[in-house]
Amino acid sequence: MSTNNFNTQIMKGLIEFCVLQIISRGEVYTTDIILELQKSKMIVVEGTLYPLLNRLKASNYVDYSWKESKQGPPRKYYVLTKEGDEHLQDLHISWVEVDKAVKKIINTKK
Amino acid sequence: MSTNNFNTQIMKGLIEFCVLQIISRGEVYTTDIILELQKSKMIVVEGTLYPLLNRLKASNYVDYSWKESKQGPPRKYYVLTKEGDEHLQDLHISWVEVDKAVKKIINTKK
DNA sequence: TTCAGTACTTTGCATTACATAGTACCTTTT
DNA sequence: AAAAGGTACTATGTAATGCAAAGTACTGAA
Repeated sequence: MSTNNFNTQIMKGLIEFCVLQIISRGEVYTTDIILELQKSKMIVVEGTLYPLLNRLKASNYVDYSWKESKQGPPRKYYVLTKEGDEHLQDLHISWVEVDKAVKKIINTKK
Repeated sequence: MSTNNFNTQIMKGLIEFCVLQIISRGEVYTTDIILELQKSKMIVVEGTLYPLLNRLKASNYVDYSWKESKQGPPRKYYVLTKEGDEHLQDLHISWVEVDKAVKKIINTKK
């Protein structure tokens, strides 16, 4: 679907922003994040999120600690690092700018 | 730069939407589009736009006609097709949804 | 004729969302 | 205790696309 394709494309990078935002609220593990994104109708699957979290960890934007689970294997609970927080603030500014840019183009009349 | 990277990523797909929007206002050629995008601080270069326009043409979303130029070689002037217009409306709806989703995530408190 | 400017094309690379398959650990069931 | 099922994470491959860079082609001026 064309709409689907647009969503796929527009999500690129944006997912990173949203994930960092969610982690900034407090310790979460992958499934928490997916559920939280779904609340906002952003469909993200494991195959996307796990590699993303690994990239964020490699970039030093997040850190994690293993925690026991009552059901199933232990989980990686993620928190934002100081660098991650700074990065998130940069992303927020960028998002606002992009949002403004798009609105300007939409609202320009013929 | 991280901001730059975000912009690069966030632009994906969104550029298509903005370009179609600009073409919908009336006949333009590539340089017109680039200048128009720059007005909204969306930096897009030829290496991005020419292939994109070719894809849009292949998808039957735009059509073009050659026109003489007073300075330099002839130009391809683009117009939206009926299908392109329908596609643009779909993209617009998708954009509004994504915009809402992101705002919801941003505004959710800890 | 040569050179500079403009317009478009082509090729290749990097990034990343996603599908898919696989590994590992835990609890429950038999 | 062994098997089965569920959960969490990892690894691999593909497709899409923004962009850089090099190339082609046309026009007009020096």
